[in-house]
Amino acid sequence: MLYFNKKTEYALIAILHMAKKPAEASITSAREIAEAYEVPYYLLAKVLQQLAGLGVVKAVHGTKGGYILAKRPQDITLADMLGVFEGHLGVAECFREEKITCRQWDGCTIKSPLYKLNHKIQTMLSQMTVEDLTK
Amino acid sequence: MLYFNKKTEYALIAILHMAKKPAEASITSAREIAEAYEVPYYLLAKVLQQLAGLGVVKAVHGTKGGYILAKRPQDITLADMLGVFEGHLGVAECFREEKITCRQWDGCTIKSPLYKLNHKIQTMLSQMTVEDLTK
DNA sequence: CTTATATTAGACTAATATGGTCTTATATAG
DNA sequence: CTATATAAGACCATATTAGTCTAATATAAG
Repeated sequence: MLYFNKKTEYALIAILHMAKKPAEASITSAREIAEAYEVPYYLLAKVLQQLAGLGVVKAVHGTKGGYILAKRPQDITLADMLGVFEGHLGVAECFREEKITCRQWDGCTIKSPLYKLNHKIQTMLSQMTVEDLTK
Repeated sequence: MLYFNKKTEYALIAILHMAKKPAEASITSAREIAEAYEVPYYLLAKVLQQLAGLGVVKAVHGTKGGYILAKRPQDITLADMLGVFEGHLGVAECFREEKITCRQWDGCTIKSPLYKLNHKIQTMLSQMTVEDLTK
């Protein structure tokens, strides 16, 4: 629990890599990143596709193609990233899923107090940006 | 990610249940809790065993046996609970495991910034007690 | 002493999530 | 036309999590 999965990590690594490049060399292929950090290529490709879908990077098709950062690092929050790669956030199922299957729901005594903790963590994650990670 | 597993939830439910009882009725069997909250009995039994091992509850063997809270709710932190039921805490493998197998370790760019986030979450969890959950 | 009922400890299975791979299709620079 | 890039989705291996069961031990009470 309380850990980022590999996709999230690879996404952060990729974005940081792109953010560091000078503007004139800004196009970056999945292969370049995969080799630089020993990230499994196919998996990274998936991650970048998802980032493209989110509008965080822009894809450039074809030979010499790759990706370009489409948002400024200070506009990408950790909460955004986690929201894509980890599914809905929330310390318990009842804060994540629309349809609740939890057998404890009715008489649950921890739902409400944990909601506060959950909110605190959420706030922390939505205030932390990729730019913060570079400092 | 960022969610408590079922064992942790069941542990919190169990402790809260015991904390609410008047002192003279303080002994509580695993079965009583399992039935009150529809928690799978065998799994809850395991959880209570672990709590006993941690010294949070004291086991009373035999007929009419059960468990008694051995620590005050204000002395049991969420970090304690998570430490038992979720293994080592940490948003990334490199904050959890002794032996690092991560391929990115050497050139990793996210290790250090995530360490700070990790520390913040840890602090939050070690400051929140079971007593806080009852309020 | 016997019995009923409780915890203890461990093996075990089932279900789910995660990490990783591969294939086919499409786009485009040269 | 060809080489090389992303796009999309199927697919598999493994690890983790949730849940179950059995045998052993402890003990209150008849």
